[in-house]
Amino acid sequence: MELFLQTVGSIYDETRVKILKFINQNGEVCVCDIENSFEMIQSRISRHLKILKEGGFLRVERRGTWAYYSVRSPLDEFRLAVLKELDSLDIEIPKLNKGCSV
Amino acid sequence: MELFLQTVGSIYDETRVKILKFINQNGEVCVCDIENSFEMIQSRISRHLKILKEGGFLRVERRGTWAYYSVRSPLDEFRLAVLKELDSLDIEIPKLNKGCSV
DNA sequence: ACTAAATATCAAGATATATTGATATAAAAA
DNA sequence: TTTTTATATCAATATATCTTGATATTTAGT
Repeated sequence: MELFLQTVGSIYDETRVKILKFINQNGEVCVCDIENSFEMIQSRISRHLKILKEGGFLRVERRGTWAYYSVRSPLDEFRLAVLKELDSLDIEIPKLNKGCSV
Repeated sequence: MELFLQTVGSIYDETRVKILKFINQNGEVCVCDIENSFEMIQSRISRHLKILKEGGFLRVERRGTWAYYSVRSPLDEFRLAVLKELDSLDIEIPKLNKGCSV
């Protein structure tokens, strides 16, 4: 139950829905890319990414100073259904706008 | 987006998850049955049923003084996936305990 | 019309979650 | 070792949601 609620809670937020759809569409991105694409402050992005990761949707890989987030794989049936639903929704997500200075 | 969040929000609560699973297992039940099975006060049950209905999972049919809730049909793919996931979860739900005085 | 039963709604307080700005951590470069 | 860049975490405030108890509504029976 607790895990289910954590999963569901992770997608019960407009910002997170957009971020998840964004990453699902663009593939692996680093935090500053998201920060730049969404024009949100870094702490806010970081928090939401953590929640999506703990919700089982995302994984991180650190390379150097950067943290690269991508959709976890393989995904179970339920989370796949969520992504499929998100894909079908008419949600405006920003264009990928690379943001890191290197 | 708004509709999606409403759907997701409706299952982002332990009580509602249990009620939804309960109705999905037992079929059509009236409010007082739920009230009696869950041993919760009526206003609380009523509120959660409303949220699940507005989340697109349940429908009501009034017959006399009674309100009978059941899983809406047909359900779209996403909500079906939710029910399937709930079904697979090891969640304790109470036994059906008929509660109306008639 | 009056009463009773079933259900829905409302108001108030309690709890959880989101946002922001500040600070901490961690890795790379100078 | 100091500085810089990227990211994470924390504290405070704002906002949303849940629970309860009281009240309103609806229908049936007398």
